[in-house]
Amino acid sequence: MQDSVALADATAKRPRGRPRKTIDERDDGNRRQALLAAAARLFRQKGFAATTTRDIAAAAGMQSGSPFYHFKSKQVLLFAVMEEGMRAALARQRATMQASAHADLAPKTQLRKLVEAHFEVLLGPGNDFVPVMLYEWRSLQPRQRKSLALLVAEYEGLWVPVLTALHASHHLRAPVALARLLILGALNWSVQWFDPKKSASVQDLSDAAMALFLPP
Amino acid sequence: MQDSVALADATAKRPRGRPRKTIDERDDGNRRQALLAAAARLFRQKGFAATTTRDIAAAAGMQSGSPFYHFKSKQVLLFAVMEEGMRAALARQRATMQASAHADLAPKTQLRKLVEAHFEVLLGPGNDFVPVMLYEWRSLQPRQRKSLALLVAEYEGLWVPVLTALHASHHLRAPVALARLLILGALNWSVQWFDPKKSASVQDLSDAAMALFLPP
DNA sequence: CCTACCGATCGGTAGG
DNA sequence: CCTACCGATCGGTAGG
Repeated sequence: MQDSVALADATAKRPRGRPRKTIDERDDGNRRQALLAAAARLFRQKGFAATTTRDIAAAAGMQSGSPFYHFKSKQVLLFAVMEEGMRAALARQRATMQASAHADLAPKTQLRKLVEAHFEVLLGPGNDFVPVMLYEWRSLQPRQRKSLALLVAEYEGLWVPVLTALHASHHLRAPVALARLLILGALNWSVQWFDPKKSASVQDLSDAAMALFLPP
Repeated sequence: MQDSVALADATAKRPRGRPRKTIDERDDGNRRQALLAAAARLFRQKGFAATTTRDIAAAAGMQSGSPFYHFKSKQVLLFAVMEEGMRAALARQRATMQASAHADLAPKTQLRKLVEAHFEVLLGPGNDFVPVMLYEWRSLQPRQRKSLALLVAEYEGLWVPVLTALHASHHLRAPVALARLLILGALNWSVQWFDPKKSASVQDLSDAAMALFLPP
């Protein structure tokens, strides 16, 4: 019975039949993650409706029916992509803010950190998850939208204290609520035109954004 | 071309496409325009791929096969929607700039006019054509994309002299090319969150944008 | 512009 | 996770 440790060939062991909740987490997560990554890339490139589950399966090296072993529907897969993107973005931005607080950075510098991290989340290599969320919001079902909106509100909430401080010190003249929407819009739009093969780097973009939004 | 200033009604004169068809232009343009408007609304609301030609036909009060009497394919209909949107936007913005030049307005005021007109084009009632272009660019065929890119470049070109002047006078600190992308991004993103039923008006948005981008 | 229709594709499932 | 398959839908067309 010591063969419960038999992990030499992890691919050999595969829970037959019942899709219970207690599946080999390591292996299943592997394939599931491959599907998520493939879906994110394709959803971003062609859009949700124009991407077939067959496309996604093929990109993950599976047969056409297999994605449905991991996700109940295409719709659920879309949601999973977005949720994964938002959780990662949120974790990253929280870490950024904590570091800022520890270093006691000025609000201006804090904003710079937020902007930089935001650009990274949007434009970094393989970061297709958040862009999918930005451009497929309308493809969600109302219930999914409501659920994700909580994460989005949390993410945007991280910007508010910084913007409020900058507004109080007259560095930011627009009302905070509209400033937040306009600033995030300026950044989010970059996924439409940013080309990593061309010159501008995330640093350049952050410089330009800061110069645009804040006086010297 | 000076009479094209009367652009509020872009539906009037229509020298489009193949001049071989000698159908009653007025009536044909009528139905064709109904299809364009319905398609614009649905493409914006649900996306190109998720909208069926049957949806569009029904919204225009037609039977399922009838759109193909006016447009060779769904793809061509998409292009027609975007082209119509860009031509109207371009005409409007050109008129704005001519008025600015006549009144000898300061660059700052000129930018304000551009921003205002841009918001109107995006957020005005029934203005679904340009938003479709902004969010369905990836649904175009390469050839269509190339053709529309000319109009887009022309539109964005109108902003350059104004931004360059503001940069020269140190009112705009970011490099002009990036500033243009970031500013238009901030404005374009408004189609995602703007709600005409809520408080902020196009005037409020324009005020906030100007306050954000330019020092007092 | 309508009626009637077709071929292809797609999301999803049964059963192993 | 694969094989084999189904029902529904969709873009588009022929002919009037």
